[in-house]
Amino acid sequence: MSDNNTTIDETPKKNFKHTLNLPKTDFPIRAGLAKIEPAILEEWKETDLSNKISEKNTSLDEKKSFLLHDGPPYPNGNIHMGHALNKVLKDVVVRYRNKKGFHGRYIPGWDCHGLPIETQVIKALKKSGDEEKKKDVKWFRDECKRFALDYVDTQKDEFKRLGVFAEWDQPYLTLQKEYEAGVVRSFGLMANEGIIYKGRKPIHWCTSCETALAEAEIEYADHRSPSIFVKFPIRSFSEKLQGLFQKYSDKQAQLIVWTTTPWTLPSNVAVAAHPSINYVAFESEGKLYIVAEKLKSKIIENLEMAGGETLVEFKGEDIAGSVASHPFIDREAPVVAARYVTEEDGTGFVHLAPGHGQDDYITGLEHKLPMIMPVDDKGRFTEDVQWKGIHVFEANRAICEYMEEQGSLLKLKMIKHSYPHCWRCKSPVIFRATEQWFVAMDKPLKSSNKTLRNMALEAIDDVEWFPKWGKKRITSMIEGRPDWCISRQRNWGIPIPVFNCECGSSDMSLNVIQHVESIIKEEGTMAWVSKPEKELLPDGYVCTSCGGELKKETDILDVWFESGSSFANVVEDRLDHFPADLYLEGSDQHRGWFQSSLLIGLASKGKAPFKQVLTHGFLVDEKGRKMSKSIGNVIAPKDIIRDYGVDILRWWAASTEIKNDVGISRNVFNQARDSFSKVRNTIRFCLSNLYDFSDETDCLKPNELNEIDRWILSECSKLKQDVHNFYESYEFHRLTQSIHHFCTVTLSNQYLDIVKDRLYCSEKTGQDRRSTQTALFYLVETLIKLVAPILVFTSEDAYRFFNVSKKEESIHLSNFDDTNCVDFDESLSQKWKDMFDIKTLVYKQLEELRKQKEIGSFLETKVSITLEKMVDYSDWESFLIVSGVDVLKGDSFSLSVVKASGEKCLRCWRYEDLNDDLCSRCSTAVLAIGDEGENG
RNA sequence: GGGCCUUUAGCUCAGUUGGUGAGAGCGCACGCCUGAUAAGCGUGAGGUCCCUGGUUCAACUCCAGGAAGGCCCA
Repeated sequence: MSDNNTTIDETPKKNFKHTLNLPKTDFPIRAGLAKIEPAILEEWKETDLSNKISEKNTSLDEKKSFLLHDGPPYPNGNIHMGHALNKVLKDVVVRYRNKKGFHGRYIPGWDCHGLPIETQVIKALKKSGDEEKKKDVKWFRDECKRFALDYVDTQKDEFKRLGVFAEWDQPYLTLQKEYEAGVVRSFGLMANEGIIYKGRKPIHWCTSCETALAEAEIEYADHRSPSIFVKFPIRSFSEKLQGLFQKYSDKQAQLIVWTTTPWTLPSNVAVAAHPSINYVAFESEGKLYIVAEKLKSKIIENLEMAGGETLVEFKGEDIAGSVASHPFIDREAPVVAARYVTEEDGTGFVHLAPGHGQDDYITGLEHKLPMIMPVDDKGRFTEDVQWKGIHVFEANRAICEYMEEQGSLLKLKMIKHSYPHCWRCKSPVIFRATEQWFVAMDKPLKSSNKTLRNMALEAIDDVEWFPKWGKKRITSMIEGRPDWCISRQRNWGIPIPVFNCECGSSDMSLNVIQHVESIIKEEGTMAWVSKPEKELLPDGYVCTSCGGELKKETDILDVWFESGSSFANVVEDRLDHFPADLYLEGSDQHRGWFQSSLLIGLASKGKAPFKQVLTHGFLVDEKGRKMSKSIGNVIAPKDIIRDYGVDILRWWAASTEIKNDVGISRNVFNQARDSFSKVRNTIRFCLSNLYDFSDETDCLKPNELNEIDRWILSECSKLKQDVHNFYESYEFHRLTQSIHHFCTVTLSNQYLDIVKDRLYCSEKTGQDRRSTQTALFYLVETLIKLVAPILVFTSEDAYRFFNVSKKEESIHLSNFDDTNCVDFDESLSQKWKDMFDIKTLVYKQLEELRKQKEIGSFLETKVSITLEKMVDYSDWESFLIVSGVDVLKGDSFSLSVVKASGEKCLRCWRYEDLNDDLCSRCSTAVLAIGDEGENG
């Protein structure tokens, strides 16, 4: 000790800092995620950690394995936050299971076929002026393949950077031949159940390119169409209306229909009215006209009609069941109710041609209306119609003239309106029913004698849905969905493995499809494109109906059919673990992948392919609006990773309530960063006080621990239990809140603040300090492990600085402990809660002293507490972190606080009667250290 | 337009079968400490529980209607 540098004014102060056991660690205070994450990733790669994790629990039996089956994204661009959220959640689930001792494998997948890929490729071709190349199917498919594989690589790197442990070297790609074979197998099994059939359905059709168009290939542009009002004379009224119209039976009644596509009238089979809007019949020149009430005056004015007195009023649902006549064909047009009819425009009546419109089609299915479709590939009427050979747009005029002549046309006016056009040739497109392949929802399967719809509804009941309402959602979708149209008139996909004959029959016998499956398993679906029929069929196979030559189908399968069959190749063939334990995707997949997987699973295996389904919401901004380029509120994962780091992104993903939409903003990530830092710092503080502690030689037994240390370990056990429950129930946001709260309040504010004194000032190897270090040891081990599935880098980083005897190569190779050092003790917990309540009251009073500038540190005070009921505790000074406490028993609770007498101990800063600048405790401690530590 | 869902302090979330004045943490403000230091501690201020009706002795909680937002469908 030296007094040399003392100034005249200042009393010389001895320095006892070197006699303290101050915290020490090389675990840096700053996370430095941007730096450590890539380095740790590199090390994991070198040590092949991913495989070690996956093999860790391999030997376990089936019951101890857990399979999350990955829903495949489209490889058609960089990943966005939605992908990041999804993959992180999956990773958290799988890592948790692995640490739980389950064998959890995670095979990532990509949905490589389909329009999203084609679209990108066509865009690129357009740009380079090579669009014609698209016509070479083989070349085009290769181009699509290259494009998809490129982005598989890109996305794979992006996912890896997120710390996601998956079998990246063995992903499933829907364009792999084994995968394609699995899809064909599923199709074959379904065909064998007798639920695949050929039907007709209207689709967008370009009459100039003579091709089907997908929704994405439609552009809207102005188009001139005849806007016409047409009479549909009533043949008979529904029962409900008969009475109302009886006294006007001398007047011919007619519905007025408005349309802008006169050419669809030859295909008309019905008229639709909205069930709940009001309709009226009014008189004009001896005739009755029926229209929506709201539109009546507009129509009278528009059609320049005389009269117009309303004679009858009724609701739309009442007219359903009436029958009208087709305006110019001798055919009935029954009136049906349909909710899509509006009273904004037109007349409140819509003519129905199921072959020429989506709404019409659906309504047609509902009411079992016939589908008339007299239009050929070039858009010309067929011989079924008197305008045979005329293009439908040309025929508009002829049809109108014809109706004019025979008096059914009330009004014609040309109008300009927005109309769908072909994105390629820019000509207006039509809706036209074409032959398509379907999966029947309501036809009993051969094996179960149940319909797919019924099987699905039953299966939904056996699946566990997170959140619960997912069940309701998919149920109503299954209940209401029409047959599944599985064919697409595209090139980039898996062929529908069916052979057609000129005689009209199609062959989908199981053995033929299995034959095709084996070819595809060897050569991929390109074989279907490039090989002639005889090489695809079994030797000498011909049409079983007529003995004729079979032709391969050129339509491909809906991509939802492909991805929906993923379990066949991935879960069944590769993992032999059908059904999967969990599917985890965005909530839009209730209609998408969950549903297609469910239907195919049931139809081909008789079982749902998943036991649990977990969904998350979509990303929105701070104001709850969706992410969109036009609003400019899009946040890219790479920006977050650059500015915050992956672990903070992962902490955010885990700390948000994913059932609902997920709001993101800088604000939200700042908060994630702050709470992440608190957790990390708490871990750091624990580590830094264990620098001289060995769990092999210094650990105290539970019964040797001080009460406060037993208390914190009891609280820790509670936390552990809560966190495990939250992992199990997929409530990660509650989990992170619990951990954060524990770190902030229970540890930092309460426990650690108190315990610092004994860590620093008590005898280095004494019971007090070892007791607390024992607690810290278990605390930090628990925290690192609990947090490891989420904070994959930080936990690894911290683990390297954690002095533990049985150390795994990586935190991610360690399992959770099933045992607690100290079990949760309810009464101990309550006792300490009461004590902390008292502490809060004390501190409120101490804060008053501080406000009055009487004190700075609370160590400058002495407290007197009167309790009604004594608390069995002796160390109140260190508990309250003050320099003196009197606890008395009295009639009512009361407190008094005063400035402490005595002087500040230069070592522990408590105010006491000193002996040579030190309190008695510190004197003893310093003496114990002896000369060893004396160098200041 | 239909189905499902969401709406509690600036932010992230709790609020069990309706029952004493609505909770936590963060953030914020003010202060303390300088032996977790680009850290730590304390105190405090923040809410028409989306709105409107209804049921009830009593509603954030139940019912009806509406608004805003999201997913899916039309």
